[in-house]
Amino acid sequence: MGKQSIPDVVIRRLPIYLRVLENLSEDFYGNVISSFKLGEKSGVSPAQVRKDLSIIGSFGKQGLGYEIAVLRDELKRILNLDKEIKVGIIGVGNLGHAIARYITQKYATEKDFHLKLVALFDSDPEVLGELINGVPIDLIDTFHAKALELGFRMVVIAVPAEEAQAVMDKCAAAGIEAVLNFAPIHLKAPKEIRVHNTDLSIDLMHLAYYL
Amino acid sequence: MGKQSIPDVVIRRLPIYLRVLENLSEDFYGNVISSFKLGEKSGVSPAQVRKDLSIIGSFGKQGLGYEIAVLRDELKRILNLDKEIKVGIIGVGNLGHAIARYITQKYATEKDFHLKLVALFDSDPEVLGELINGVPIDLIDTFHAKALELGFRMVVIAVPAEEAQAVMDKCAAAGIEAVLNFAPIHLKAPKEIRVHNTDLSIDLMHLAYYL
DNA sequence: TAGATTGTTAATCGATTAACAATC
DNA sequence: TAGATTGTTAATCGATTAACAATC
Repeated sequence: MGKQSIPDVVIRRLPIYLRVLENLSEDFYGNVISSFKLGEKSGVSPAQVRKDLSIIGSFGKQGLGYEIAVLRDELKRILNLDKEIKVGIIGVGNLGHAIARYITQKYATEKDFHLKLVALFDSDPEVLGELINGVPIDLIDTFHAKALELGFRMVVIAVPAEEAQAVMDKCAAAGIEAVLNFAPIHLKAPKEIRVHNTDLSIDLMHLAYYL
Repeated sequence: MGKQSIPDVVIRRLPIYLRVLENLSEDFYGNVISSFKLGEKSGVSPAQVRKDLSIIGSFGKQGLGYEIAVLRDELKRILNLDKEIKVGIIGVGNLGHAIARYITQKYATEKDFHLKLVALFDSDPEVLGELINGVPIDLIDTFHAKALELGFRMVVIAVPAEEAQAVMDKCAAAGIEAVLNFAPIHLKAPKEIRVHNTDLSIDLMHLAYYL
């Protein structure tokens, strides 16, 4: 039950399994999928799939596999995706813009996508009030008030490296619980906040090694 | 010397160390940095830093730390970033656009950023010839020829999931060696190609668990 | 010299894989 | 029933951490 009972490496694979299940055509043979098939479509070994699913406690059927609908609902429940999740984005440059459009488009077109963009923030007064797919850009100064008002607990940081720590501090003060950081810097955060990082430059440099 | 002598988990941290070193102000005390300081700024333990750096064979100085300039050059050399790396992007939607601008801007403003965007591809004839920061969009049909002509070996895939496998197959046929895949699907690729995946939805769903 | 910090070895910890009894 | 596939345990593999002698 406690968060620490499921290792993070396992949690990280659950959305991948979920993605595969949601992309399965409705008329998938028998509405059941084996660890072999699920693993193949996920890029994970069958043993790994079974181990992961046994850790979260789902039940497959010996000789058959996992019921797709059951497994999908179970994965959603564990990942908190059975309810709507509100998200704010801080920083509306190239990347912030693209992320904003990505999330709103997905929300509009996929009925099972439960992440909803509810707020955008930038430090530039020039863009204040501008709409991205219907969501207005607010000044970063209003962040704390807006976070409480709208009730979002997840934030995407897409500001330049120099501003990122100050933004993270605002998030901490406003009680944000989860942050996806695109700024190319390691951010200090109170341990109550879960921070994941993603950095295009680092991904590219990492790949460059294999050329 | 062989690629397999350095574990991938270590390789993945090297760009992070490099990023820290490049952000260090010129007048950093004594031009030397300890594993403690480097670890703190990288989000990695000092022991891990020393282990990683000893694996790649860099030499620090006991009692002092690592010479910043020496370590930086060494990291660049190992990551192949001592020479220019040409990159192509396939798929110029929201995300592809943002990535294209990100790479070209960084290339233009940071003298030490050696990744150069040389080609853009899309399947939509409407956008053919359009320029993004000076780089023209080509039709995907010309991919093979352009890859050979321009000589890029690294590709970013930013097309919809449905088209991604076909695009990967084209990459394989054209001798591409490294792929950063943003499409939300697991791609099959010959083992000669190194594929890394990054998926915004999956990152967000992963984080949602911690709400 | 005294203090600091590396490089490395050994210990610990955790994740993946293999194997197979249980059972649908 | 026979064939298939799960769930789980044990074995293996790999990564991180701790500790400290070497030495700048």
